[in-house]
Amino acid sequence: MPSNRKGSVRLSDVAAIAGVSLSTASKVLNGTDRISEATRARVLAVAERLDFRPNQLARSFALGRSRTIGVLTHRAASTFSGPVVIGAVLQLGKLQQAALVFDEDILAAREITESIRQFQARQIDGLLVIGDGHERRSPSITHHFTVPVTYAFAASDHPEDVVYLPDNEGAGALATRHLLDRGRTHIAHLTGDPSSIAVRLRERGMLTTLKEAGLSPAAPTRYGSWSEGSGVDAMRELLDSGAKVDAVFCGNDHIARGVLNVCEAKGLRVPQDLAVVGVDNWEGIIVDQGVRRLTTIDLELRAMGQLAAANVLADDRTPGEHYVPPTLVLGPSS
Amino acid sequence: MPSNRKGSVRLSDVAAIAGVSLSTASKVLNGTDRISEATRARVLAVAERLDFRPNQLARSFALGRSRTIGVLTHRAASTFSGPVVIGAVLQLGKLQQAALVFDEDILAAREITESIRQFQARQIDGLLVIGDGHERRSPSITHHFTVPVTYAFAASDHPEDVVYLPDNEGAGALATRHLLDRGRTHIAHLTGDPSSIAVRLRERGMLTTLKEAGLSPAAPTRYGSWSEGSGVDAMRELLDSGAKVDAVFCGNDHIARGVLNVCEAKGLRVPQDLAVVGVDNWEGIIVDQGVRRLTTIDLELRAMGQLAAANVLADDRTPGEHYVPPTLVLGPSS
DNA sequence: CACCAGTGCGAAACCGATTTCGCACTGGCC
DNA sequence: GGCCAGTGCGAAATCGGTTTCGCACTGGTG
Repeated sequence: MPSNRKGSVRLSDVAAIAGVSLSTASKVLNGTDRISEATRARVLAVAERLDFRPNQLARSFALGRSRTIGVLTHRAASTFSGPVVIGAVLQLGKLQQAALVFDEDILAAREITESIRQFQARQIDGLLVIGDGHERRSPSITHHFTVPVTYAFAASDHPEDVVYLPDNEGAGALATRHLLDRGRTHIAHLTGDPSSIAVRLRERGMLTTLKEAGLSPAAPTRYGSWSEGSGVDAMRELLDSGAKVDAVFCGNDHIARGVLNVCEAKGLRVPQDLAVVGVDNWEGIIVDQGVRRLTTIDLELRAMGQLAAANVLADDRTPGEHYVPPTLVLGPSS
Repeated sequence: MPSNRKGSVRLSDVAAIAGVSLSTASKVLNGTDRISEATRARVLAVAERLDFRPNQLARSFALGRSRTIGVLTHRAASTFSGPVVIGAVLQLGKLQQAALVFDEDILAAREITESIRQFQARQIDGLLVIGDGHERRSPSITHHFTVPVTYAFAASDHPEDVVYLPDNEGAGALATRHLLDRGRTHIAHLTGDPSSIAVRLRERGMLTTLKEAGLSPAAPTRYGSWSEGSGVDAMRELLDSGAKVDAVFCGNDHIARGVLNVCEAKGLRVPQDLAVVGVDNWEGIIVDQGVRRLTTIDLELRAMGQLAAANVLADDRTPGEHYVPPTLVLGPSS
C-alpha cells in the first residue's frame, strides 16, 4: 500500500514492512555496511515480494551520478559515423546508461560551448566524441570536463586523450595477407586520393606485408578517387599496362566494384584469373538483401563505437590512440 | 562562492545574493507565480552573472520527469533500422532528451518484460519502439506504460497505437509520376518477392498512378528477389519478351543496379533508351563518396525516426498509422 | 477609520534515495 | 564485576530543486 504519487513501491515501504529502518533497508539492498544475515534475508524477501524497484531519479540525485553519457557527434546525419553512433548507443544501453546526443560541427567552437554547458547541467557521467572519420584532428575538449572523455573516429589534438580509430594500416595488411594465403603473388593496389591519410595507411599495410613475404607489388599503386568509375579507369589502365597480376587490393569497395565490372566486361574470371579484395564492407551494411559479390575488409566501425562507449565507463582508460582490429569478410571474389 | 561538492552554483546561492528566498528565485526562473518586475530583474541579473545552471538531476527528481526517452529497438545492429535509430536519437538530443536504448527481440516476450521494468525504474518520460521494417506486427506494449508510446518502422497489433511507417505505396506512385513527367509511357515493374507487403504496395502505387494517367504497364510485373542478380534476370527476360519499354521502375536499388548492368552489356543507353528508377537510396546512405548512377526513391527512414521521436514528446498524438512521405532523388538514370 | 481584496514574497514540506555518526548491546578478557 | 572492542542497526542530515500555503502589506471603498 504505497501512498506514492505514482503508486510505486518506495524503499520506505519495504523498510516499514520488513520492520527495519530506512537506512538498514538501503544498506541491505546496496550491500554496504554490516548487516546480520537474518535481517538481510527479511528485507530482501520483502523487497522481492513487493517487487521493489528503486527510483533511479532519486538514486541519481542522491549519488550525483546521472547514468547518462553525453555523445557529441559531428554531422552524424550525413557522414560515415552512423554505424559508430549505433554501436555506441547500443553499448551504452547494455551498460544501463542513457545517451544524450548532440550533433554539432565539432570544429565550430562557438556552437560547441553551448553543448558543453548543456552536458554539464545534465551532470553527464562521461562524454563520447564521435568524429566523421576524416583526417583533421578535432580540438580536444577534455579539459572542460571532470568526467571521462573518449574520442572515436577522429583523433583529438591532445596526446593524452583516449582515442579509438579504425586500423587502416591493419586493413591493408589483412587484405594482403589474405591474398597471399590464397596463393597470389602478383598483387596490385588501386586506391583513392593519396592526400588522404587513410589511403596511404592502407597502402603501407599492403607494402609492409608484401615485403615481409619477400615480395613487391605487381604494379605501382594507382591513385584516383573513392568511386566506382575511378576503379574502372584504374583497372583498365592496369590491364593495358600488361603487368602480370593475379590479385587486386582495392582501397575501398566502390573501386572494387569498378574492378569487378571491368573483369566481367573483359571476360576475366574472378577469382580464378584475378582475386579482388575491397575495404568497407558496404554489402554488409546493406545487409539482409542482395548477394555478396566481394571479399572485403570490414573496419568494424560499429565495434569501434562499442569499444569507445565501454571505455568511457571503464576503470582502465589508457591514454593514446587505440586501433580497432579490422576483420576479413569472405566473398566470392577471392 | 558556492560551497557545493561540485563547485557549481546552486539556486540557493542565487537567492542569497539577490536577497530573496529560495522559492522566489525558483519562481522567477520558472516564470510561475506572480513576481514584481523589480525582483524579477534582480534575480535574473544575479543568475546571469553567476552563470547559474539548474542541476537537472535535482530538477528531474523534484518534478518526477527524467527527460529520458526509452528506445526499444529490434536487432538494430543487423537490420535496416540504423537510419531510423540515428534520426530518432538526434531528434531526441535536439529536444534535450536523453535516449535509453535497449536492443531486444521484440517478439520475445520474456526478454522484453525485463526491459520494460528497467524503463519503468528509470522513470522514462516516453517510449519509442523501433522495428526492423519487416512485415509482422509487433505486440503492443503500450499498456505497460503510463507515458506515451510511439512505434516506428513496424506496425503494432493495437489499432490505437501511434505508428510511423514508410510509405511504400507513395514510393511507387512517386517513381511512376516522375517517369510520366519525363515523358515515359511504356513503364515496366521489376521487383522482389510478392509475398512481401512492401513489394505489393510499391506495385500498387505504380498501377494506381498509371491508371490515373490512362495507361497500363508495358509488361506484367516480374517478381523475383531483392537482389542485383534478380534484377539482371528479370531485365533480360523483359528484353527477350520483346515488349516495348522506355522505363523500368525497380522495386529496390539492388534490382536497379542489375538492370543498369544489363543495359550496359546490351548497349542500351540510360536514360535515353530506357529510364530506370529504384527505391531505397543506398547511394545516399553510402554518401560522400562515389558517383550517383541511379534515380531513386528515398523512403526517408531517418526522417521517420525524427518524426516518431518528436511525436513521443508532442501534445497532439493522433492514433493510427502515419506514413512518411518519400522523396525523389534525381540521378543520371532518368 | 475599519474592512477587504489583491499583490508579492517567504517558510517549510516534499520528491526518495544515500550516508554519516553514534548508540545499544554482546561477548571476551583481566 | 568492570572494561573494551566489535557488531548491528537507526535517527537524522543531505542532495537541489519545486510547490503549497499563508502572512504581511498595499490601496481602495464605505
